Amino acid sequence: MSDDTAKPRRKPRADSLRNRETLLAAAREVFSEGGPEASLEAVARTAGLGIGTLYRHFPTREALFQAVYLRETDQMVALAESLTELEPEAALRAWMRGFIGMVATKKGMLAALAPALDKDCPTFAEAADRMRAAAARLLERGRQEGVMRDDIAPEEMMRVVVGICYTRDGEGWRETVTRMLDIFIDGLCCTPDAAAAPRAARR
Amino acid sequence: MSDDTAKPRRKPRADSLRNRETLLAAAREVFSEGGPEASLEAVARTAGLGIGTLYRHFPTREALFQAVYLRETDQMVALAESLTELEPEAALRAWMRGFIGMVATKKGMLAALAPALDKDCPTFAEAADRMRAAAARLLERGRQEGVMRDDIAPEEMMRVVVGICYTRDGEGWRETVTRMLDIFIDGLCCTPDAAAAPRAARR
DNA sequence: TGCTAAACGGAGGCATCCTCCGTATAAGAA
DNA sequence: TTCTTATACGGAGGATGCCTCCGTTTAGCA
Repeated sequence: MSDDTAKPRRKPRADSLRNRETLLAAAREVFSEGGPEASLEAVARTAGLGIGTLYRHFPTREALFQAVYLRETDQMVALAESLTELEPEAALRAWMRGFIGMVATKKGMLAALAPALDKDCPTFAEAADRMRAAAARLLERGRQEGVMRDDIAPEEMMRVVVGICYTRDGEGWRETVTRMLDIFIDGLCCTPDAAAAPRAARR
Repeated sequence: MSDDTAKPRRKPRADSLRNRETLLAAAREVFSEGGPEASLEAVARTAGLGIGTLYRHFPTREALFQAVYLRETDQMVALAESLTELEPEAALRAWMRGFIGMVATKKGMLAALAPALDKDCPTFAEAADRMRAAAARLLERGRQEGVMRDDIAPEEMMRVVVGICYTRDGEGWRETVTRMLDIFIDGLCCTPDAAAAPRAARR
């Protein structure tokens, strides 16, 4: 596909870019208020733009989500890279705590992330891929040092994290979710003796 | 509250009970077809009843869910009780496999179960309680035999199961979910040496 | 300055949610 | 059986949201 030649004949219009940013800001505000179910018309209203404009920039609700939370995934990647000093297991725990912290403030994030983990949508593809790569690196280090089992794929791990975080409600959700993820990591990190015969293999 | 005295002055009308059943059957059909997002009007249509009738019997979508999937929780309780022959850890694994099997067919079940786990809604209260009690019994046995950690509440465990099951999509979801839950159980069952110093405590 | 591709905006068609209230009917009394 | 009335039924209707389509506006470019 030599679509390099299919360059935009014109510079993108200034109002278009401006409106895109306005919409993103509005979406961030509305979603963090009303959750991921919030009305798209409300987003357009908040942005002071027409609903048609919103749909042209973001054809689906998902596309909007993903655009809104795109930078958040970069934060996760950056966090993962900053943890290389720690032992693999400690790094993994720290990473998950970071994730929990992000989820704590951005309500819509999970809704954006869940579908982005396996579906191939243009907006999110590379970001999701970077995130998966970051997770893979954390896992790989643990494996090489023999402290983490190898029968789990990075995207599977991410799914578990997302899934467990879904259960966030009530007062102490954060403490609970942290503890549940810690238990999961316990299972993920084979103890020296269990390494020989992983417990799950026992049926 | 002496509301025992506030007995219904009349026997409930026969058509009311009949319609309730009709609605439940229709809901079961529609939800298993169109997932938990399916239209309530479609349910009423399928039942051949007015939308108003549906809303009188089930004021919210959640109430309908819960009524539809009420008996499913009883199945889970029964399964748990049938597993007392097994070792605690094996019983827990078997129970979760049973749960996965149920989720595999009933699409709407998770949507019904998630809110039912802590909220106190009249319809589900006792069923949810029985289920929690069943989980508690499984955990307790493991603790008494010293093979399961004690820093997790039964409802917390159920939440993890539900959360991990949320990630069911794509081809091999069932295999993945099973493996993820197995890893979680690995973490839940302290190995003999780890029992002295649970790994999570290491921070 | 004028041309034109690109973007805007919102009306409108459709679906769903949920409420409200006039009508119908089953349960119990006479 | 007949009458009374509490109870349930049904669906119209107002509100809202989704998404599309197209006439109007405007920014880039020559």
